[in-house]
Amino acid sequence: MAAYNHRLVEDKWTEYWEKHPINVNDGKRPKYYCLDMFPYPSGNGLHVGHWRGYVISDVWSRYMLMKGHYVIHPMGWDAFGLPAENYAIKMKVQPAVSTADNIRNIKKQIQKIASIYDWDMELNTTDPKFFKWTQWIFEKLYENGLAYEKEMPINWCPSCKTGLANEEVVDGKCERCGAEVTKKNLKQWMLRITKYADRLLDDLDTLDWPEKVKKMQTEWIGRSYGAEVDFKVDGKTDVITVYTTRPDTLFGATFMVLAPEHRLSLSLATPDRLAEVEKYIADAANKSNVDRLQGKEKTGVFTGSYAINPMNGEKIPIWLSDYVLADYGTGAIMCVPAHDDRDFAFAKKFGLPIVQVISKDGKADEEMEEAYTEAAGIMVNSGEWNGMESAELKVEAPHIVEKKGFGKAKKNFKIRDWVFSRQRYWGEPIPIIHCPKCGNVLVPEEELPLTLPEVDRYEPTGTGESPLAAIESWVNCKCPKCGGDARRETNTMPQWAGSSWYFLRYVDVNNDKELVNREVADKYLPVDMYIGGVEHAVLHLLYSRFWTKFLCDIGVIDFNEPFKKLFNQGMITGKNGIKMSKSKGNVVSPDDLVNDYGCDSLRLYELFVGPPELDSEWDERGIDGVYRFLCKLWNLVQDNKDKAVKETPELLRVRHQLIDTITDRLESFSLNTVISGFMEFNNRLIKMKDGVDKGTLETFAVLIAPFAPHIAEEIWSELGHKESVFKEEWPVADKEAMKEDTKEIAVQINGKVRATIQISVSAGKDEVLDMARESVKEKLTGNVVKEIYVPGKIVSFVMK
RNA sequence: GCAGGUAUGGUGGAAUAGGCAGACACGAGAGACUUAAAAUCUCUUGGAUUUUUAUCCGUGCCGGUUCAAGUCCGGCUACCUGCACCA
Repeated sequence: MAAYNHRLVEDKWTEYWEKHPINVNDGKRPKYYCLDMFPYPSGNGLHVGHWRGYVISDVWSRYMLMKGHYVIHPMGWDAFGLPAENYAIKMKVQPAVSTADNIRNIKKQIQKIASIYDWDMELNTTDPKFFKWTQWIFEKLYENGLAYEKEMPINWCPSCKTGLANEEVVDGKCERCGAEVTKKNLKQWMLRITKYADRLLDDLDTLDWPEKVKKMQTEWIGRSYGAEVDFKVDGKTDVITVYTTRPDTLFGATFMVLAPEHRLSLSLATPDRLAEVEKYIADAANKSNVDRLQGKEKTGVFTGSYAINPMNGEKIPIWLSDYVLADYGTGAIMCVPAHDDRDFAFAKKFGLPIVQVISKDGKADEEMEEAYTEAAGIMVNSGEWNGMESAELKVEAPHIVEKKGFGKAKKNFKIRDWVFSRQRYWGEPIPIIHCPKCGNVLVPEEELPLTLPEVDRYEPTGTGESPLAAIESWVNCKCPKCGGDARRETNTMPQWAGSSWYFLRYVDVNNDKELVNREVADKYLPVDMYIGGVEHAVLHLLYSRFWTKFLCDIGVIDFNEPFKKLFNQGMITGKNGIKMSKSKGNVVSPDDLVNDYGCDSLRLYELFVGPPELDSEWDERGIDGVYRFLCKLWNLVQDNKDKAVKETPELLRVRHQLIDTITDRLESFSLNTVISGFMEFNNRLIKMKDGVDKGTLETFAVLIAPFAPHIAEEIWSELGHKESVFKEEWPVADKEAMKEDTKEIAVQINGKVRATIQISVSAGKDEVLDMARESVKEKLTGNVVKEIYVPGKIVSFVMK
């Protein structure tokens, strides 16, 4: 008997599948779109962690295939952007060259996974045929008033030398390189994602996504309801509008704080306070984001001016402090120290009055130790509102304020518009022409794609200008409107542009007339299952949802959510949970493992290593276990294939239990226990004294096919089949055939197991209790006060 | 600070819906085969006491509900992730 030779078997079936594709669109099967988050083609190649997500999505795709679907399972390359460009700079080559090289290498590595990718659909975001449509979408956004130019202080990474979106700043640092982000005043292209904030939030409810991701997006969008309230400045005509979510606490507003950047902050300073105020404003401007966030101790300065509390007419001092954000709400707040922790800390530090307006029992406390921040209690010290329920008042107050004429109900969002310009070379050029006469003019659609010029120097300049600005021959052009001299926009799009819509393109990848044909889109989109890491929870996944909604609004597609179901696989880490990286020297390459153990073994081990949604440490030795399992399975088939073993009720029972177990665990995405299930049943079958029948072996081959496709095909063909095992339908367990005649149950006395008994499944309660009593009769010495029988589970005696 | 997650043998991890904790695998130990080793096969493998038999303890910690708790409830601790002055 020949031992299992994975190289021979795997080579054979790789070749077979090339000639006989198993996933073909016959136009009859319903579609199922299972998508991987496409990789950026890094120069480092794949490690075993990258394999995991791809294996999971391929298992799921093959399962869907066997369940009768035509599976759309494409792969492509997210090749624009900083990582690709930084790599090119390091290697001192053109990004176009290094990117093409990297794609070639990574594609080879990915093909070793043996996924059923349809390479006819392959796409690449840096391909002009692709990014023509990325630019086209920008033009549509512009035409619809959703892309606009604005000069403002934006997040600037001094190391990457480019502006960043809010979403790309993590803990005040650049998401890419970790450098501390500063502010820089730049004229930027912005996308009005805030206009979609409500829909982006509300539609989360319709998605089958991990709660964690929905929650992260919810918090990122950060909707709150409250009111804008006008405060007159005492002795002046100025009015300061504040945003508050707690207008019910208006009577407790004892001072007011403006962001140092507020337009009135300097003019409010009285002559005696001017020098100090000027200094405070200047200092705040010089503080970096990180400094401003880390300063736990509140700082501030009194302007010398007062505002009038519109509810009670009292004069309250106006302060400046950098704990108030200039770009949220109105950049000014009313402060209710009794009911807000931050205001409380500020009031304590600067000796400002604290007036309680909500109390638990309707009586104000003598002195407050800390702010009472809950919105439940009885109003006190609040004039006409005294005695009201604060929770109810909180809802009413915006409308009361509105009626009284000094405010209005208002909702606010934390999300900011998307900073869309990058001062880098390796991205899609923004298709805008700046004409001195006509202003901003779009590059005419027929001139798209607007390609990048070939350049000698593409390093970032750091001046806030893209390297493209130095290419005079490219920058200088004619205005499409008036024909006069004009200049091209020299900023490029961020890395996220291409990935915000690529999933729409796979199904119509060669269309040069449209982004995607509407009929094709209606038939094959949207994505049914999207698999990738959780790191894109707010970035890519939010941007994609935004663009999908927009494209739906303008009629390109007919659905407004791109990904129905989302699965985030956990990371594979090195020892002690340390992220695999070249610099840590703990990267495990799949290539050697495939060579030594085979693709099937590595696929199984990627799943067996732990629950797919959790991070798992890679333990090199564990792969021996799955390899042994495959060898044992192989031997089982070799031992039995020519024996013509009779199909017994016992074998039939095992077979259907196997179908049931595997299907159940697969459906619930418990892929690690699917593998252990295979091992368990394999061990059971090996122990069958009279051998295993052909039908059971066939079932085993069919069930394991999505996981270990090569050996499954080989076994299937050894059992005498001419066609691929993937032509088989996924089997359904026969619940009747699965049933056991007898069952072992435990007998407990006072909660401790004292015996186990074999009962007939059909046995009645009295019969079982008799058997149970008999089995523990020596121990059942006391007074039995209670007898419990949970059918098919357990017998429990309570003895006194 | 706020929100979410996790905690089970030497290790990775199992355990529908409260019903025999430790499946499956790694590692370790013993044995068979072998001149020998590797591979393979068989057995053992949570801890303690015990000759056998058996008993007790055991799922981060403290308490509760229940005939019965890894699982439910209340209160903690540690680690991980996300957000972090958003008024």
